[in-house]
Amino acid sequence: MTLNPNDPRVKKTRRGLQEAFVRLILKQGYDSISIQDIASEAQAARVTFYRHYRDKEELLTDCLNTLYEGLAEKTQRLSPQSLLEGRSPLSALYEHIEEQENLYHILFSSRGTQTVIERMRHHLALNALDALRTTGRAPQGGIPLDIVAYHTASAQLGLAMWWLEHGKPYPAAYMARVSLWLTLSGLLETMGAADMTLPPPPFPA
Amino acid sequence: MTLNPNDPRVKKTRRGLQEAFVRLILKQGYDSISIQDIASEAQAARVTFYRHYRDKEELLTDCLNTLYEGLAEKTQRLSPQSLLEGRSPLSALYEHIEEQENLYHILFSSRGTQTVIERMRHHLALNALDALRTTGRAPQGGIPLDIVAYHTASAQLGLAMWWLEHGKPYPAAYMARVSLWLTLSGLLETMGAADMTLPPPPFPA
DNA sequence: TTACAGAAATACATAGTGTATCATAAGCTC
DNA sequence: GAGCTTATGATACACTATGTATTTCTGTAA
Repeated sequence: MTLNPNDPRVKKTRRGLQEAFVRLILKQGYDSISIQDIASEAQAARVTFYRHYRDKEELLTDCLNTLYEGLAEKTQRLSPQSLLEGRSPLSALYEHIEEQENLYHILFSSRGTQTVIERMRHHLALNALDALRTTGRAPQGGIPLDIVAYHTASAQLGLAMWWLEHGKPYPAAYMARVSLWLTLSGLLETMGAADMTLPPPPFPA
Repeated sequence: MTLNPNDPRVKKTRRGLQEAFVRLILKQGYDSISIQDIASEAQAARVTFYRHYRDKEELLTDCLNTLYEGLAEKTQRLSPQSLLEGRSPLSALYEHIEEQENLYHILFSSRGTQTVIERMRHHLALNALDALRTTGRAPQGGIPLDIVAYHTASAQLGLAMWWLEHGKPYPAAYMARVSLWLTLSGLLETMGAADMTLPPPPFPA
């Protein structure tokens, strides 16, 4: 028997399980959580869990997929106007991390399924490739573009992870601009376009 | 009763458990492994496992700590001579990944304890800070040095992870040199020292 | 060789997993 | 609103894994 995802009872149960799961992970860590724990926290029967998810891993994936879709949507909504105002896919990333801080803590911990992080990195790498192409040049020394793209994406994602895990020592908006600037200044050099210069972002008050 | 780590029987048992564990992780993944599985694979009694480790996690940490110490040692052995020959801490990293490929696959998967990855990133960040200081300049726009260091370290570590997880599409030595070059060219720009130029590494035959 | 420390064998209490069955209640259709 | 459908709750059960205790066996070192 397969459940109807549009049934309000199903939606309610799933939402309850997901939210309970996140609460428990933050409280006691992933590994020590049992299915019973999740069901109790969600005030549902243990059997109900198995109607919806095969195991804990599947529930986690469901949570993180939802998270990723939120980010993707936020990124998509960037208008040409907002780009001119200094916003970028990195702004969307940092804002989203602040909005969904709890989930990102989980995602960035060793418990976050690698697939979701991988998707984010890939997404950032594609953005980097775009930026590379707009320079209209080939990289110095024939360095393969995939290397440059993943070098860049790793720097961006890793910096965001570092920022969150170290208690957000700088404002999100500043981080987004610095990350972009560090990236672009490196890329311009890499692409033999050091003649184009960018002003570094001002340090916030 | 606490075990004597120098007793040859203890060493043999621990080595057996660690090696069995690695084999099993590569064969069936981390989560589905039971203590019994490990003990059987190591041809030991299940009770014996509990004499040495509290749980799977502790055994994994033991394996990965050993791995990290191997890397640290390899990095330390870099002589000024080898640095002049174009080797760097990044060369040590890429070589070590090739030598211990199986373990690194585990470490870089979502199962690798974040603490070990964190230590590697921190290690690379310290190296980056060194490089920043040798320029004798302050970063443009007053960008905080910790941001620059972690941006750099993330790029280096993330690129190495990408490389391994994508089937090592380029030689390790080339990756080490490209990673260093991408890093330095970005840093020189960041530090307002774009007048110093570095030749990009030649693409390998 | 003897004394000791670690490993093996066995047993057991406990907890978690995954499934089946049936009763109840929420939501949709007419 | 009556009746049908479908999800949930409650209970039970078989099975697997965990963690510890106890006793016996074996490798190591004085």
